[in-house]
Amino acid sequence: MTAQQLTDRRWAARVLQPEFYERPATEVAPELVGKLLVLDDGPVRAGRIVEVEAYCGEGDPAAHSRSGPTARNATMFGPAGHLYVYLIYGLHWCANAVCAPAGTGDAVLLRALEPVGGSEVMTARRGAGGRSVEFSELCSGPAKLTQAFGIDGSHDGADLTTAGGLSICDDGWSPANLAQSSRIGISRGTDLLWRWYVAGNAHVSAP
DNA sequence: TAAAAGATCCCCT
DNA sequence: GGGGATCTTTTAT
Repeated sequence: MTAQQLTDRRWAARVLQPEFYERPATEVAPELVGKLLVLDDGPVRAGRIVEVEAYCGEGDPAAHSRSGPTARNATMFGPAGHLYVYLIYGLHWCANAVCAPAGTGDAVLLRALEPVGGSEVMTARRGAGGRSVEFSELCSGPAKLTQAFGIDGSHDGADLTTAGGLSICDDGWSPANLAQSSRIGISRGTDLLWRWYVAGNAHVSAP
């Protein structure tokens, strides 16, 4: 997918549909690696998903949904194919794709992207405050990618399955070397290998 | 009612 | 390698 193809909106015909998301997060997560996150809201911004983690409803000790629906995690228990956005540590936003049938509480955390289009805008957003940011650091973490894209609480609940605004599409690319590990930054459920990433990719947050 | 932890990032030593 | 920023949710008195 080239920059020209992005502005031509050629990706719009390949937006992932609700059926893709209506499965357990552990099934959806590895398949989301390699897909494109697109924000068509002015200058198109796009990034290839290179790192994700699955969080699986009330049986997962590390999931926000582990104790049932609350005001914060309501979107997680809503229909699949929507975006769950939450504030972590009081200052960073994290974005997840909601999976499985409504009421389940499954979601896939987007942990890292490889910028494909709109990197100038990303650099400006990530560098707000006067610091310079390397290309490989633009989206190399869950809160970095939301800052680069300008995703915040106002995007909680956004529909990912229609073109325009935020969506995820399949441009046919798939990783040659998909790797798996335990999830990062959690203290419970560390035995579960529910993180998937492209081994060797410079934008992944950890090897 | 209070305290601590949390799916993080950045700057300092 | 360690701590601070900053606030919501959860768990403990």
